[in-house]
Amino acid sequence: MKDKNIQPIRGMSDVLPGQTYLWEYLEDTVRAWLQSYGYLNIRTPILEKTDLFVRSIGETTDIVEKEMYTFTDRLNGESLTLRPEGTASCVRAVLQHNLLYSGPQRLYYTGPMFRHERPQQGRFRQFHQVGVEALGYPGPDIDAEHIIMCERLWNKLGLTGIKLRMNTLGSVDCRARYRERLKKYLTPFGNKLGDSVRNRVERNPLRVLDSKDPALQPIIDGAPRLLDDIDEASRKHFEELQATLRRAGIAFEINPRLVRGLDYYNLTVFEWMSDKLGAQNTVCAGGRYDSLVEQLGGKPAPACGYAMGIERLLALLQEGAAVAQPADVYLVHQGEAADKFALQVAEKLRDSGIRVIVHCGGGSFKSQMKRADSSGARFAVIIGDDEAQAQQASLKPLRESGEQIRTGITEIVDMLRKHHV
RNA sequence: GUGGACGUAGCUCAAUGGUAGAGUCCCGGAUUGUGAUUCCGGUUGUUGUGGGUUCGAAUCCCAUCGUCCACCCCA
Repeated sequence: MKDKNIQPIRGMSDVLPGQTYLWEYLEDTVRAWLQSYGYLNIRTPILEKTDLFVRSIGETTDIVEKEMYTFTDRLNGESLTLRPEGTASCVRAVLQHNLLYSGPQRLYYTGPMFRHERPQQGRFRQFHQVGVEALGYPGPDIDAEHIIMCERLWNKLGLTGIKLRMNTLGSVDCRARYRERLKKYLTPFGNKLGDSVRNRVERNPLRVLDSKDPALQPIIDGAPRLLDDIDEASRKHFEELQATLRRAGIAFEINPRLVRGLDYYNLTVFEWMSDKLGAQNTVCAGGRYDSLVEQLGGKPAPACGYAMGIERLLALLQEGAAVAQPADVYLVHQGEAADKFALQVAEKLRDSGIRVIVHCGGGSFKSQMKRADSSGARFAVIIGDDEAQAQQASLKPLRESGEQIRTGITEIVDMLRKHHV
């Protein structure tokens, strides 16, 4: 059964009803939270021209070098890629439709992303992100807004143990200068570094800084620090951000080695990490990308944003953070007249906002009652021929004590209302 | 991409190289129109797949697919 049937693709999983209520809870909470900060939803295609990601994320990043689902469109030979992240598409769409013409934009998106990595805890080939982007805002005030709003979300969701780490990469020029300096420093260590690391020194030296390889630690510790040689404007930006966060009572740690995996970042970068997730412990990360808009062909515009991993947030939700919402009423019916009447009753109950499952498929009262019970509904409404004859129904509580009562339909609606259904 | 652990009923798991089992779930019944508890009865498998060793393989070997965890990397 497992081999003969078609299996899902490795690292891509079905989310079943036993889990989806948690997803829906999270999605609802997140949407309300985003709206409370005035962010507007944007939806872009999942598939884009490969070049969009290569140009925005960076040719020498792991994502572009080995993790993208890229294929050729058979019909016209174009190279297409399933989006590995959302920022590039979002910026592309903003440029396409000149959204910045009418001023800065606060946007968000949610949906699946795709990276061809080996799956493990907290890492999937299809995973889901909520992304938040603010375009056209230059100052550290928006950086601070992003971080403060994250903290609010963790509180709303009841998540604990999530810590903030920040760094600044300086301006684009500053970052480029530092890159060369770092390269100069690292190159002499060539032999000590493995091939892969040496390659990285050549192509993307900043990535060496956040390596976990213990052998590299002494070398990394001795490396020049970007923070020590940052231009005045960048320093001021970072300091203002810190001051705002302190006023908001948000704890953070500055980690000079924090470098993000995507090339487009500059100035502020940050990362929220959990202590409960195993090796993949980043639940949310982002920063500023002031050059990306121009890089993708737009008029220069500052921007910053971040993304969080839905699966990782779900893994942190406390047991019982949300409960599945069963129907209020399971409607049991038997007999020709009862079957017809039951449908009318069900619609009437729904008119009053009551959630009703109508039993389908016939069967004895006993078997129908079993279904009623296992559906989780709080009440059974029972209609046999006797009730149908009298245009009545019987209401039986399934989760609490109380007698079964036979009465008219409007009375049943009233009684259900009294029970806060 | 590299490494380690693991694949037995829908689910959770047993079974020294000797007939593949339990719990749960599901279905039916316990005075004919009433659930979850209790009691009785019943169904459930190409032991992931393909080879090999053996008189005999769920068990040992090889390959393959998949899952999990870690490396790497990241949300």
